[in-house]
Amino acid sequence: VGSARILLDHPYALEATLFSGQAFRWRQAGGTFTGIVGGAPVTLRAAGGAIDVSGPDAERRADEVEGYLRTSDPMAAIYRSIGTDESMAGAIGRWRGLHLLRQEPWETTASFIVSSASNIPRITRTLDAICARFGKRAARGPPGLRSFPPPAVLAKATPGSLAACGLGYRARYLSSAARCVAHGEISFEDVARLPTPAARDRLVEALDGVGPKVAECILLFSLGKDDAFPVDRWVQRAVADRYLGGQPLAPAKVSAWGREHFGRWAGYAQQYLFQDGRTKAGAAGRGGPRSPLRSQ
DNA sequence: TTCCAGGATTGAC
DNA sequence: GTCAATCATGGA
Repeated sequence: VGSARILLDHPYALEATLFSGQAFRWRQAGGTFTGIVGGAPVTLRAAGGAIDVSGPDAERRADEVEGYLRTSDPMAAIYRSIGTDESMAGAIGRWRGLHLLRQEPWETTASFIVSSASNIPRITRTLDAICARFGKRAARGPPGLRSFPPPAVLAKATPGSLAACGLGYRARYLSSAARCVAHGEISFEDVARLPTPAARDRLVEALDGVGPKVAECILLFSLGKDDAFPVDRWVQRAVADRYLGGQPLAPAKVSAWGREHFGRWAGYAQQYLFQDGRTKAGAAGRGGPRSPLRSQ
C-alpha cells in the first residue's frame, strides 16, 4: 500500500463531487473516501490544496486518479464561460470546486440504466447489491469493496437475479444492454468520436433502457463530452424556473437549449444546476410558480 | 395513503 | 412528430 499526493491549483469539493449523483459507489469514513478507479481500490482525502491518494500502487496510479477526478480541468475558464448570469454565478459560489468525473463507460452505462425513475439512495443500494452478487472482491482492497461486474458477467446473469437486486422492471434493460456491449455491438470509443447529438442518438438506438437523458449522462460522465446536457426532473425544473420564466419545455428541447446557451462547458452548467436544485441551498428563497406552498 | 425519484418504452393520434 | 399510460420500488 502506497500513497501519493495530487496538487491542486484550484479548490476541489471532494465530498460534493463524489456524492453528486454522478458516481454511486464511493463510501465515506470520517474524512476519507474509498472507491475503485481503473479497477483498483483507492482511498482519497482532501488535504487543503491537494488530494491525498492511498492504496495499492498509489504512487504509480496518481495520474489515473487525476484523470478520474479531472483535477486539471480549467475551472477558472469554465466558471467564466458558464457563469454569465446571476443564477449560475450563485450556484458556482455555493458549490465552488464541484467537478465532473471521468468514469469507466460500462459502469456509467449500467449505473444510469439503473437510475431511471429512481432516486440516489435507492440507486446506490441497487448497484451495491449488483456488485455484492456479481462483482469480485477488489484485489488488496478492503473486504467489503467489490469491483463492478463487466458486461460479459451481467450478460450471463438472468433478469430474475438482477431484479432481485432491486432493479424492478429495469432488469431486462440492463440484461439486454450488457449483452449488446459484451458482443461488441457498440463501441464506446467509436461513440466518443461523434459529435454530442449524434453520439447520444447512437447510444439510444443501440442500448435498451438508454434514452436521451441516460445517454447524455454516459457522454458527460464517461466519454468526455463536456457539452452534453442531461435533463432530469431537477434540471428540468431549474432551467424552467431560472431561465424560461417558469414555462415548462420538453426535456429534449431543454437539453438542446442548455448545450446552445452554455456552450462547450454546458455539462458543467448542468451539474451545478442539478446540485443547486436538488439541495436546499439553491431551492431556498427562489420563489416561482413551482415552489411548494409552505404553511404559516 | 399518496407523491416522487438523475426515465424509457410503447402505442395512439 | 408529440402525448399519455405503463413499468417496480422505497422513501418522505
